[in-house]
Amino acid sequence: MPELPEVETIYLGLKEVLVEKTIRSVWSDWEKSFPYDKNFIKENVLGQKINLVKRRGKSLIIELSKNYLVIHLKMTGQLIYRSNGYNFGGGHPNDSLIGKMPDKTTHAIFTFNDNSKLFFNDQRKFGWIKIFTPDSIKEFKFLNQLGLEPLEPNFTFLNFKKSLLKHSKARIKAVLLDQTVIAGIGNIYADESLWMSRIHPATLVSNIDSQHLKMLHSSILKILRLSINKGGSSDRNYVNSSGQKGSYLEFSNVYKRTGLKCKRCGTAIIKIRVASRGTHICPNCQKLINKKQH
DNA sequence: CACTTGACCTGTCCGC
DNA sequence: TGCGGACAGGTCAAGT
Repeated sequence: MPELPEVETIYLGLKEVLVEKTIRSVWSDWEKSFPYDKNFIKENVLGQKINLVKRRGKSLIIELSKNYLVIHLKMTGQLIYRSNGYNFGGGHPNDSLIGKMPDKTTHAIFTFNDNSKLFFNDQRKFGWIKIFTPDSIKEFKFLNQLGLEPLEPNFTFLNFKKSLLKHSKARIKAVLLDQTVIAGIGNIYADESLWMSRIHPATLVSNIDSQHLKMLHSSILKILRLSINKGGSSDRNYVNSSGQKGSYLEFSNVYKRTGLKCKRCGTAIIKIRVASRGTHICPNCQKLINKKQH
């Protein structure tokens, strides 16, 4: 769902509209989405200006004049921005998926000094927006433990290999999904990059030769960049900060293509379970290598 | 240590 | 038509 390309797309949209705005009021109806405590919010959020918007892995970080907001959309979270003058509650002709804002999945609303609004929607209520001070954010374990950032210059093949080999006894798909190894890959892009590099997702890391590791590294980059160019994947309800869907899934090779032909060899794509996740593979292109251990 | 399961939630789909 | 259950998949905590 929102994985790196989707969060990157939201980030690119939000940074254009949020920076320099001041938070005038907030509303929430679900404590786990955004804290209720009025005094706490008044002291730590209201009246603060947005200095910077950043992305780290699948998280968004909003730097306020004093504090920080860290946002995780989990599976069904949305962040939708509406400028002043938008017909709140009345829908919008350019929306490809959502219309009325707020809708029944809206659990937090930020109103800015110019009357524009940011809506945090989350059908399944797994996502969250947390407030940190400059001190407390340094102790936020989740952020601290995130691994390599695929779009940063230090995502080199050598660093990639080094990080993976720390988990050489684990299955490659589980390692790709481990945010402390590489930050930002979820179920869609794990399946897609393993197909592109012809690696079976259940292969133990130690059984992948250097050539395939190299292909995996470049496949991850290619696929993440392609998806960002397509505005991400709208599997269920992902939309960008303007409420529009992404089109990557029109170009996907295995994800959600069970029963369809592999674009390389024509074999039917199958869905299996690896690392207790639904996993899509081409059974012909992605053969499980099972080296004898001795 | 790797790995699984359950929890957090709601909407959709499938079989009866 | 509706009802129960499986499933969707990001992360954490607890158990094997």
